[in-house]
Amino acid sequence: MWLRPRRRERQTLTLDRIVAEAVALLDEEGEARLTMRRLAERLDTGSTTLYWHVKTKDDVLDLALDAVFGEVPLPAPEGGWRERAAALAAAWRAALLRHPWTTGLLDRPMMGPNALSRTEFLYATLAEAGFGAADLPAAAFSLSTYVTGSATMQARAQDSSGAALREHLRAQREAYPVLAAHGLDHDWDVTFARGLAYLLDGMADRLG
Amino acid sequence: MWLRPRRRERQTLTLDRIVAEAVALLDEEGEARLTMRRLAERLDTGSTTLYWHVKTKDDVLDLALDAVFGEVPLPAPEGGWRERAAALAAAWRAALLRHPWTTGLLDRPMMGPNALSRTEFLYATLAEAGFGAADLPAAAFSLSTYVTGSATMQARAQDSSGAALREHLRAQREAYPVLAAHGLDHDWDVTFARGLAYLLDGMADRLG
DNA sequence: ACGCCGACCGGATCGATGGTCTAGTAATGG
DNA sequence: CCATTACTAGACCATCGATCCGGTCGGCGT
Repeated sequence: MWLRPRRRERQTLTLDRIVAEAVALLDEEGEARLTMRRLAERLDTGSTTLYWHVKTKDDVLDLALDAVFGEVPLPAPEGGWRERAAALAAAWRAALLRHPWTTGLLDRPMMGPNALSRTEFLYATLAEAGFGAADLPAAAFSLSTYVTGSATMQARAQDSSGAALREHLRAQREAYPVLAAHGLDHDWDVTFARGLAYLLDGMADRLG
Repeated sequence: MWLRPRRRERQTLTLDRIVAEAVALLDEEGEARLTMRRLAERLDTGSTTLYWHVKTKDDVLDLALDAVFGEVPLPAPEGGWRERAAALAAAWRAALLRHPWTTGLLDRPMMGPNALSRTEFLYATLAEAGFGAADLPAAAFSLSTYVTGSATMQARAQDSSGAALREHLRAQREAYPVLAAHGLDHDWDVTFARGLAYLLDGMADRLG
């Protein structure tokens, strides 16, 4: 009777709480350590309960990924198209790097509302800039590809495996001389900005 | 005696056979269905045997990924840097798209010999083209990022989830008007080539 | 006031998986 | 002929995603 466990104070478990906790868990321990049991434990509930709110574990990952996209602010609509595109790219990249586990989830359809609204903003910005139907997909696509691809490479280079790669490359420097000489020590922010400038320059050329 | 199972004709299991079979299995059924047991079964052996040749399942994936990189031919050293870079990018992309499961593995250190030699070729080509120390990492990095990122997006768009995304986008066309109008029907090869041209144009500008 | 229904929760459990322990067997070199 | 090395496999373990089934709680209609 009195021993019966205190009634759980109905802090009803919501999908939002689950997603927020999943993001926190992923930030702290990475994708490999996200299990439904561990997630449930952190939420002080049973693992099976999660399945009432969510159909599969993949749902949790999809939701967590889109939650990160929600952290990307849409740039103010003032300024030129180039500034806006660059600002969106920078913000997008920052969000991905803030949650490095996202780069492992980019190989899945990004059709959450936050992802789609950012993509729509990019398309709209470029369309307004004057890219016609023939160039719009290529322009938008190359920019988003560049952001996600570069974040993936940087995240990988900066975790523990990156150090191993650098060491291995230094040991094999005569097999890969140019790579070892120039690919090891560079500022990621600078490199990203420069590559983005290549891309935007080429796009600006196209606009004439 | 005679019932005793025929002595296995010692087609000794080699690492190469394991990797080749892993690639075949991944091609046919995708990453999710690659398990050590299934792989062993296809090789007509026990799952534990694989662990003599390989330390973990991740090793198998790393080896399979690098095997695909090995399919990328190094372009002939004749012609300008731009032709060579474009040829390498096209061949790299083709190999990734030929094995769509690779895009799910790009978030891991690509430090296999095949991957490194292709990267070295890219660096050497761009260094010879005249990119100095300040530009080399950005140039090589943006190109490889573009190849891997675009292959990822295309592979995702072309599997079953891609159709769902298109349908969802069409249903929500008033929420994402520009995206729905221009992002749905385009030729991937053309789009890739055009985005690559943006990038190469911008890089050529830099060379002056 | 009552009963009931749907939202919500969880213990026990299932099948599958990655990986290890241990015990082998085939071939090779001395 | 033996011993060492290369290689194979059965039994087994912990863990995971997911499901079954039986609950508990709050609010609504009557």
